[in-house]
Amino acid sequence: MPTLSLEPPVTHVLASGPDRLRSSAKAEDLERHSCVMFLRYEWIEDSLKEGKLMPPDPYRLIVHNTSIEKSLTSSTTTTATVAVGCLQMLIAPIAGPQKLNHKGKEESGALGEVVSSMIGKEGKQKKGRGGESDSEEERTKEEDCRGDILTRYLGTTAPAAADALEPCSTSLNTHITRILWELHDLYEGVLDDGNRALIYRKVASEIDKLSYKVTSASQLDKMEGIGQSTRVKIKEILRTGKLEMLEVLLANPKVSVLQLFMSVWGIGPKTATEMYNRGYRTLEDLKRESSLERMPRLGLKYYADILQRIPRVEAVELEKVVVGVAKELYPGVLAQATGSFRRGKASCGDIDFVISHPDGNSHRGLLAKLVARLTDIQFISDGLQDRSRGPQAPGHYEVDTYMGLCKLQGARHYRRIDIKVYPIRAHPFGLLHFTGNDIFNRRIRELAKKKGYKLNDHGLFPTVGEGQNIRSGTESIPCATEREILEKLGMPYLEPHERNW
DNA sequence: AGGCTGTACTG
DNA sequence: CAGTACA
DNA sequence: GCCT
Repeated sequence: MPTLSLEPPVTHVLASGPDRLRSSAKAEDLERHSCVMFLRYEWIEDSLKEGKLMPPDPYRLIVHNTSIEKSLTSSTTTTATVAVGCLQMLIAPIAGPQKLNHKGKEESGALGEVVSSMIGKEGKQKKGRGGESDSEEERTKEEDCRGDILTRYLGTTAPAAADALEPCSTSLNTHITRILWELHDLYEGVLDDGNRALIYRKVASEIDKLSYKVTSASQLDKMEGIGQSTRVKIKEILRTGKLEMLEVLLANPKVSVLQLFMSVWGIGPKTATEMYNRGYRTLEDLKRESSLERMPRLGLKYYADILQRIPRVEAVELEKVVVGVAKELYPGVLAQATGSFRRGKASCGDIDFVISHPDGNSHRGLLAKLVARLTDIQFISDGLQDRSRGPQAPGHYEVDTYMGLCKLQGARHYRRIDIKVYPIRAHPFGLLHFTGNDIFNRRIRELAKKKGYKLNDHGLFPTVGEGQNIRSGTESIPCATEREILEKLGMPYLEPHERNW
């Protein structure tokens, strides 16, 4: 992998978020011992805007895991003073957008994103789910597609250089995991196989955690979740430093286009492929397509903003606005930001709110009023859901959802915001669900299933009946807190920051 | 061979 | 229903 | 692609 020199004349390393730096003992040392500062990219934006170098402390990225919030809000530290006369951005080689997508919604924040946005390329941000196959014709079976792609592209054309961006990882094994993470991204995206993506995610993250450098595949023998196929790939990586299959995939221009399209909010593998087949190749092309629905339209309209991560300091302000307005309208309301924000991340892809009211009644119609008020004060700009039919009361759950865009007064970027309103009995379940992360959720749901329950964001439902008639009861086991839910599952309580699985 | 978490909204 | 999204 |  490309090694990044942090020697002079490099003085500043800019990133959109610290998550890639977060296993950060080593990064902290780096900052202490070399004359390099790790800063949020807003530092340079502000510096350019002001025409002078801004003080670095409010923009610092190096934080201690145990005191993320404190570190980020503190502006009084005066640690390293560096030579700032020569502003040298650290720009790693970028071969194309597909090289930048090492980031999930919240695992992200690597340099690539920033660098790409600053040099005017289209950075990539992964979205939830996968991609369509890269095959020329549509197939009816996904299996066929994948098999086809893999055999068709394996060892055919010459690969392009695959210098992935992994500059600030503290992992000793990025020579391996860089490639596994790319496979994860591809399977979650273009290759449209979330289950396989999950395998690569798990293996990559396990290997990244190792405290030694892997030089032989046999060192991974006792690691769970590595099977024949992955082992063979790792051997090839160790032998040649690359993976032919990946090189070939990444060299395919269609892959890049599909990934670009899927980086738009509301465009998944099917739509991306459809647009590709219609001959579109750029985002500008897409804007001309009239058939696109509301979500991708807004995704395109706010494309650049949505790609930007939300620094924690800003998320704090966003939370103040929503919680403040909610309390103003409904005294006693329970309202808080959840998602990666609640898990203590130093930057978030979007901001999620879970709201309820202890009086057991006020949740009805709350969301409509709240959204109306937030729109009035010009906080909410666009709704990604059609609320014209008024608040829905889906089934007997009475959960109400809003997804949209918002902006702080005077802020630089529009931000993705989700608001969910629950009846009070479901509130702890909603909180648990929307705090995540997704892996954690899947694990506890799996556990619930094994114990004869179904867990979702409305409740914990005993499974009743047998054989063909197996189904879930309609009455949830009551739980007043997240702790109670986990206890019912036989799990110890985990603080939100301990749910970053 | 079949599971892999579970749900809501849109058109 | 298929597609996309949310954690 | 791994696990059962």
